[in-house]
Amino acid sequence: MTGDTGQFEEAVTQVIESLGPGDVASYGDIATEAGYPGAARAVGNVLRQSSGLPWWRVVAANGRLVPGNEAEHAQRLRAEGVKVRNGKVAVQ
DNA sequence: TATCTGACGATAG
DNA sequence: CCTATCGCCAGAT
Repeated sequence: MTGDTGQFEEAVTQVIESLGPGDVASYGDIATEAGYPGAARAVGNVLRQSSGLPWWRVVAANGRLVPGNEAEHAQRLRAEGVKVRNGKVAVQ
């Protein structure tokens, strides 16, 4: 822990893993929770290449779903109890 | 060290 | 609703 590299993805992974069913958070939220406020982009990069993580529980700040996977993303969220509206997370 | 990329965020038009 | 631009950050080359 004395300046280890890759700490970022580790922290981000842990935060995402800590999310429960029906729990959705935005990239910026994940970055902040991980201890890297403002690193929303880096979070997206980790999620996009990392496998085994509940990426579907992560959405954009405006509730937008993942581009290119909106169909599957919406389907997964619906399966977890999260409602999706027009390619966006139902804030309701 | 410099440059580019990207599943971001916000604002503006 | 969509595109454009700026700012932000970590990782890859």
